[in-house]
Parts: sequence; structure tokens; C-alpha cells
Amino acid sequence: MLIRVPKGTQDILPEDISKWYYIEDIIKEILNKYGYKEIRTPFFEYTDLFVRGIGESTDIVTKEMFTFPDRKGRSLTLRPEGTAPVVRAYLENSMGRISKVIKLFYIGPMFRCEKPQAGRFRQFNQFGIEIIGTKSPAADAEVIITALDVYKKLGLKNLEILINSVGCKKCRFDYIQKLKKYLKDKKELLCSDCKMRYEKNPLRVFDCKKDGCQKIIEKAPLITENLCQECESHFAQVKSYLDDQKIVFHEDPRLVRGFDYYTKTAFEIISGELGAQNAIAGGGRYDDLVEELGGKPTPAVGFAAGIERMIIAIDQQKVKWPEEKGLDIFVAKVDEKNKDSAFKLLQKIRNAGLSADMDYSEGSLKSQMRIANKLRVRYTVIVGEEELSKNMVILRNMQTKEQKEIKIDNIINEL
RNA sequence: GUGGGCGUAGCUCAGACUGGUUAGAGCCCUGGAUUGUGGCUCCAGAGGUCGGGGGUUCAAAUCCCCUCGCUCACCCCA
Repeated sequence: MLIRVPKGTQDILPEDISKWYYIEDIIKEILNKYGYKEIRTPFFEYTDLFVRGIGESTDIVTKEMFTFPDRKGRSLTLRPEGTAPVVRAYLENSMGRISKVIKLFYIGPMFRCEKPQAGRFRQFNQFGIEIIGTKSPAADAEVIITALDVYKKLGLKNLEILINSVGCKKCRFDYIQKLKKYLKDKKELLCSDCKMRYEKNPLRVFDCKKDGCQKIIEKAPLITENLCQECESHFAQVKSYLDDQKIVFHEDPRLVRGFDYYTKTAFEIISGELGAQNAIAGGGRYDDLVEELGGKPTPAVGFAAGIERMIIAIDQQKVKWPEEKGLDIFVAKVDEKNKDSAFKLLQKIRNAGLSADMDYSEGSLKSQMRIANKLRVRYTVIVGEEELSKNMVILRNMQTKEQKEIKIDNIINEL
């Protein structure tokens, strides 16, 4: 049996790598335009960072982390998300001293030990941004706008923006009490999952797809109707900034995200091109996380976006990827006797800054021409006995099929 | 973790219901068609433990059981 890639992982093959370069370039271009600086954190962290950051009772922490001990028995975890590590790095490097507000972005692999399905992998790539140090609702709006700008540049359509406010510590606590009170006498009618949710995280009952639970939750009090004044005003301002930018969004009072650290704004961008896993980006405000991880109280907001899902959506839309450009030059030898001259010429061309290659195996000229064709080179330089004796080679234009003899010394100028 | 679908050549698939000679096609790959020249066409060739194991049978890709893998969905999320 051949060894395969681990479940939920995949190879990105040379034929697909240009898609990744293309997307990564656009992401970096847009994020730089908005003033974000890249940060690269390790692929693994001490487990406690995620337990404290994401929340002990969340699905990610309870059943989806790749956790392993190092040789001294300390528990490490492959990062399942990017925000907690960025906040850790922010604190560890005292980045708050550089400026009051700091804008960071990351791009790279995340790991979650889930059962794979369409658009869900165990190792997947995200890019994300974090604005740390401001509670301004403009920052919330900017984060959403930034994501949309990336998608726009990539030609992604059929996107929907869902937005909600989950309140702050105070009003959410009050609201959960209220919700529990509402659900209390109806508890027996809930499905078994929701009974559990009632205890652990009653907000999640809103997410339940079962008709019975939906009926019960339909008339439940909504978080958006129970926000404190500050949260309500913040939410209103975020929406107003989005309206100013003519961004169409849907308020979804049932939107609850899977990380405990969110406060106030929570949002998701979903794509109609995806399967059941249709979220292409998700994020929100996390005003308490920095403090929970040992820093001074520092408000922050950000999002994470899935790159594989972007690729799937782009493929689905049949948006054309930019064409991969071939090599400039292929050097072909008529006979094995000419291989040394051909190799010297090849290096001369490369040293002049052009991309070039040759075939080192003992193929016929015909087979070399086929290779040149497949590489989609602009010119093929043919090195043959007859011409070499005159210090010349043949230069063939692969598009026009025109070819001429040129002096070897002039080759760089000719190209 | 729980379900459904599917595993035949590198890729996309036929053959399976109605077991029966060397398991097929297209694409891809290699070589050739005036031996110093590509893309098109034509010709030839390479490539398969029919996912794996066991069973039924004179005979299994085909029927039965087990197992592994992939995939989609639930859950949750990017």
C-alpha cells in the first residue's frame, strides 16, 4: 500500500500553484493598501493559549484540536485559528508600545481535527486581519470592507454578509439569563443536543436546524433587542458605516460564532458557490481577549477567511485564472555531441536574466521540440553541428515558426 | 462521533443487475510517419494485485461477509 496524505490534507501540485501565488499576491496587495502589516507566528503553540483564548467549552477546543506533548510533556497544539496566536505575539512583543492601534495580518495553514467534507479540511489556509487597540465601530466596518475588497479584486460574486451583535460581557450575561428563563419550561421539548446547549451555551440553540427547536426559539428574546446602550449604539454605527459604503448586509440575530471571545459585532460572509460549508470569512470584535490573555484591557476586531474556499468559489464561478507564463527560452541540441555547447549557452542566457531550460536526457530533436512546446517558450535555440562550426545557432520563434541563424556572441541581444 | 454514496490504467469512466476465453474506451504519456525541428492528423506502444482480506463456485471486477480508503451530509466552521 502506498502511503497517502493524511486524512483531510492535500498536496498543492505545480499545476495549481499559480492559483495560490495569484490569490496570495492579491491578499497582500489589498491588505497593504489598508495599512496592515504581516505577522508570522508559529504553526503550533502551547495548548493553553487556545483553551484560554477560544474557550474551554467550544467545539474547537473540546474535540477539534491536534494536541500532542513535547519531549518534556508540555502540551502543544497545532494552531486551529490565528487570532489567539496574534494576540499572544502582540503581548509577548509589547506591540502596544509601537502605537496605540496596530493593524496586523497573517496568512498560512490552520489545523482542525474534523471529519473532512466539501470545503472542509484538517489542514487549511486562512488569511486574517486584526486591528488591536481601538473600540471604534469604524474599525469593525473597515474589517468587513477589507474582506470584500479582496473578494471583489478576485472577481468573487454571489456573496452574502451576515451581521449581528452578541453584546458585551454585561449585556450578554443578562441576556443569557433572560434566554434561559424563557427556555426553562420548554426545555423538555428541545432536542437532546439543545438540552446540552441550554446548559453550556444557550445562544447555540438558535443555530439548531430541527423544526421543533426552531419553533421554540422563534419567539425567544433576541440578543439584539437586549443590548446595553453602548453595544446598541456601537452596532448601529457599524451598520451606518456599511450603509455609507453601499454595502448590502443582512442582520442575523441568530448568528452565533463558535469562539467564546467575540463581543459586540459578529459577522460572516457566505458564498453561494460553496456546499454546506458556505462561510468564506468570519470574524468580529473581541474586546476582552487581550485582557484574558494577560494584557491590559484592549479592544480589538478582526476576521479570518478560508483560502481553499475562495479557490473553490472561483472555480465554481468559472472565473478565469490568470494564465501561467512559460519559460522564455528552451535550448535544444541536435546531437548529444552538442550538449556541452548547449549547456554553456543555457547558462549564458540565464545569467543574462532570462528564464531558460534544456533537456538533459538523450532525446531526439523532435522530442526536445515537444518539450519546448509544452513549456510554452517564446523561442527555442537549436544548437547543431553545422551552425556551431560557424559560431552560430538557430533561433526559432515558436509562435511564428520563423527561424534564423544568429551569431552566438549576439544571442543576448537577439533575445 | 452519526448517516448516505462511491472505490476498475496517471485522469474521466464503461463492464457488475443476468458470474464464463488474454478486463475495455477517451484523455495523458512514449516512439514513429523524408533519420536536424513542436502544436493538428494518422500509426504503434507503455501503463491495471479490478482498494485490501476472506467466503460461495468448476469459474468472481461481477454474488456474500469483513476491512480500509475516498466523498457528501449532520455537528461545527474557514
